[in-house]
Amino acid sequence: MPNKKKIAESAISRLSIYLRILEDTVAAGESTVSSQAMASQSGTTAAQVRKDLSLFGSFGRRGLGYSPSDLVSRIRRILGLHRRWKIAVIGLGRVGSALVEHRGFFDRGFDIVALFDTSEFKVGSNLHGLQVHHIDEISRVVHDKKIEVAVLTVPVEAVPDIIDLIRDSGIKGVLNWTPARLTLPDTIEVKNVNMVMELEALSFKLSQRE
Amino acid sequence: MPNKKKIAESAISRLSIYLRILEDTVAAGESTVSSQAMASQSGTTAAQVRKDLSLFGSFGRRGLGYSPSDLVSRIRRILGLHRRWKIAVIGLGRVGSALVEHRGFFDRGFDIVALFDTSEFKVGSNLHGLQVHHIDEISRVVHDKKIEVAVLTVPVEAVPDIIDLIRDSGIKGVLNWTPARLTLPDTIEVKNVNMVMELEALSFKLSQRE
DNA sequence: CTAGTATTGTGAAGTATTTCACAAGTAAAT
DNA sequence: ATTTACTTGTGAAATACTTCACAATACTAG
Repeated sequence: MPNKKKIAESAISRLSIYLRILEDTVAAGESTVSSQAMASQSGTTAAQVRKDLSLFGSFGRRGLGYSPSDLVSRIRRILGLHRRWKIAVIGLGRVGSALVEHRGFFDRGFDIVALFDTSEFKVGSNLHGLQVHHIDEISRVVHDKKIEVAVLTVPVEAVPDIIDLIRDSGIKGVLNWTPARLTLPDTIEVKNVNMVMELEALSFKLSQRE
Repeated sequence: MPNKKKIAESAISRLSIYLRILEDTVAAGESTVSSQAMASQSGTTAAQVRKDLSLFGSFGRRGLGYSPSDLVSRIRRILGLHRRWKIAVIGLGRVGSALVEHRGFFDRGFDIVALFDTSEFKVGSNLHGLQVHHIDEISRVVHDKKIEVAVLTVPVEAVPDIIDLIRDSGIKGVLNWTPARLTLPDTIEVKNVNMVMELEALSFKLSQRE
């Protein structure tokens, strides 16, 4: 299994997509699946599918295709989804609150186990069975609960006030929903999600065809 | 201004980022900005910034840099943000409802002007000053209100039931929050936003460094 | 056992994107 | 007027990513 090699971000996104497709394939009771089948369901090419998989090993059988259930566990392991992840949500405005109650995270191995905010109205209250902590407690809670990932859904103007707390909390990765670029050491992985940017890309494309 | 050329998706994302930075620069009262300054704030290189801008024209002055306010209007126009866009939200679960009340869209030129759902409890009710329509009415409403973009936040299992309605509604672009791949003619632009996929990418990166 | 059809894995080729590197332009200092 | 410091715009080079194309393998049918 070739490791250490640099893997393109785009290949990882596609693996996520393949995983979802393969879970459906397993649920449908299929016993084999071809790169072509995966490609057409995911909107890419068969060669791309095979190349993506070959970055991590050779999981198929020539002439036969792949075993969906085998591939599901392979990809889960590649993506680090063979275990569960404990995550915290920081910022319980509309978006943060919506995420807390979103089943999709739990379903795919992510457990929201702690909530943080700064509002005196929210701290101490309960949301979806979890007590809301003040952000000042993040180090203690992250340590106590062995939390690895934070989902950051605070207003962008609050970022400077809390970024140091996040840096020193022991958190290993951040899913950043704010439009701010987080200045964190590269021992902390950051992924940015930006809804408005996606709409702007849509706006661009629509504008292109006068 | 070289047009019609194919522009990379990644370049467009960066333009969005530059735009945000430049708005701050303007607000700070700066009268010039260099590609280097933009690069360091956006986490890329000066050469990349200049190349991205040069795809659309030459907006700077050698030796001097760029005018932030000029660049803001140039990029706004490039991205199609010199006008406002009317959008509909389809699916008023937790995420959809959170988006409706999210100020960030309005602030950047996107007006949510219609809401759709199928639940008999929601249809007819009011949310953030807007009446909730049944999805069956989408064609009429899209036409009446001249809506161009739909934000799709329904449960993934509801997609097959409504995709035909969307296809025939006159909508020109869809921001798809469901993990389903939408089968729409390529006259309709689709952008996918997938929160879980982003977490999976984070999971992969964290797993990489055992 | 042979022919025919299917399908993977992967170097090599082809594209796309990013980075380099430098001529050209600007202004301030001397 | 010349030097110095800065900075853009852009071909060319380097790197990254995708697609091609085919040998290798598997199975079925006759």
